[in-house]
Amino acid sequence: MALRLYNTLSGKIEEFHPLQNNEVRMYACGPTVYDYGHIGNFRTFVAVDILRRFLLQTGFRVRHVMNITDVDDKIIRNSAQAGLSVKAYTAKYEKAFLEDSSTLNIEQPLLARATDHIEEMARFVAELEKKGFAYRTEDGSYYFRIAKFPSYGKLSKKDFAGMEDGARVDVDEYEKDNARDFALWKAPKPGEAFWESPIGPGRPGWHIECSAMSMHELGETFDLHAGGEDLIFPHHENEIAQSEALTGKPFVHFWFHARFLLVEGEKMSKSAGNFFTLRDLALRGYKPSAIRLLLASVPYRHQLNFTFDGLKQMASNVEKLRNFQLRLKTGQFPSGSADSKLASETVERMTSALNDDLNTAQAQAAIFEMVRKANVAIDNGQMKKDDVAPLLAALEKFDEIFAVLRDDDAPKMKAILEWAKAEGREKDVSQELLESVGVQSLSDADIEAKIAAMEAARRARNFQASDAIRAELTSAGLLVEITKDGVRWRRK
RNA sequence: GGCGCGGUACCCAAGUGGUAAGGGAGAGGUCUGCAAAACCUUUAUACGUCGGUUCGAUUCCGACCCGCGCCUCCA
Repeated sequence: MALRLYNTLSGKIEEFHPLQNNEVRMYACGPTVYDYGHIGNFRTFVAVDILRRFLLQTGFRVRHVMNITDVDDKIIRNSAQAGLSVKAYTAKYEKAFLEDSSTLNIEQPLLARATDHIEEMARFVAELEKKGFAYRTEDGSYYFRIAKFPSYGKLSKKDFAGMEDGARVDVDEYEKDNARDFALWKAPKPGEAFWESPIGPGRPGWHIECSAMSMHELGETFDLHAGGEDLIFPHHENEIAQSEALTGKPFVHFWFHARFLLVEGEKMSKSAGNFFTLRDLALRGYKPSAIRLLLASVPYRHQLNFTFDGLKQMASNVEKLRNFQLRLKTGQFPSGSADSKLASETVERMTSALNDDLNTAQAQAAIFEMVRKANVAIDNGQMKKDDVAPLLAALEKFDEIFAVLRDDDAPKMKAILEWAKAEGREKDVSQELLESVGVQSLSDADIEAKIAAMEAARRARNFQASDAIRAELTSAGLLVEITKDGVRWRRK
């Protein structure tokens, strides 16, 4: 069965096949590094990560490039205000973005920084001018002439045929031939940062960087281009226009767009007070694994309502999966096999759910059903030794996509705690975060020693002593379970 | 105004032309020295409202109400 994906360009779900051999060449619009990434940004990046991971799991090789926009109007403005160079200003937020991505177990694509490719962008613009698709204005800026590109609007399904010229001309863009013409290259205004180039001093327009860098890394026509839904217009529409004007070839086969999320049922905005960065949530004590699972739990084309209640639910889900994995790994089971089909059927269900336009909700339903059935088998003594490995493998298969099983929340939260201290944000640190991090102060050896003491007390039927040790470990953030196979523990 | 998406139980959320996945939460129970974990039972005569097509619609069509997105370099 092949992967079926919604393609914004055709407006339909289509079978996805790479253009060349077995390699998928994909480009994802990355962050503009002028501030910390918020939870909406990361919904998109997690969606792309899931796509990437599933393509890999399916057996494709993936060449995945993502841009870092480290020059734009906002950056120039903010860095000037901060009294920093553009480079120094963006470096901080680029680093934060990469850290946050890794906190969410987002696999890192090949990165392409806009400021490392200024030369190519200038050449791109010069070439467009030569072909008559671009014109220079008096101040030295360059614009794309959309009247020369008849299929303009094909991605966003907009009809510009009857568009009035100059209907809404911005004050500082009075030189454009048509209000819809967009900037390819911006001449510097006094005091602004700029780059020297063959087409004169200035800085690239926003859209040109993605066209120039994606074609540079992936070729003139490649498989898939991803981003948030807001980028459909104008950003991706403009990329298509520039790129296809330059090459005369189709730019991208599949356009993949992730839907925006809501926060507590409302559009996220700073003024509504529901604007959260990833770090804000961590400071409140929410674990990265729960955040990732929530972001991944609703299929990417659906609006996701991001709530704190949902976050708590997802934390329970993560616990349930990790508990189950631990139960399988530590349990003693009689030899033989009782049920050879549960694991394989689950894998099949997950795969076909993901093949169906990445239906992550159904994939999760499949794994939870497996967990319940297997738990029943364990409870009833029906679980056999040979059934364990396939079930663990099915969990791993799930985790190759969702990446929430590994118990690595505590060190990540510790890093965020340290960041908060360095940034003077101690007042935002919650009790929950401190507790999560507190587990770190106990080494495995410490814990094992305490567990041993607890077991000894239990054998002596000194329950008061054993309960005291257990209470201590529990309050340090451990899950401690007494089972017939002995005491089992893990960090929560 | 133009184009597009969605409204499913207490909450989150799949899905189908023939009568509703999964998770969380609540209640009761099993197990247990007590816990924890796990499991069982239970919680939508019903899928925004009103019409239509159909033997039959939550699923198709139309209207309306509500939420959301793009049309302004916000993922």
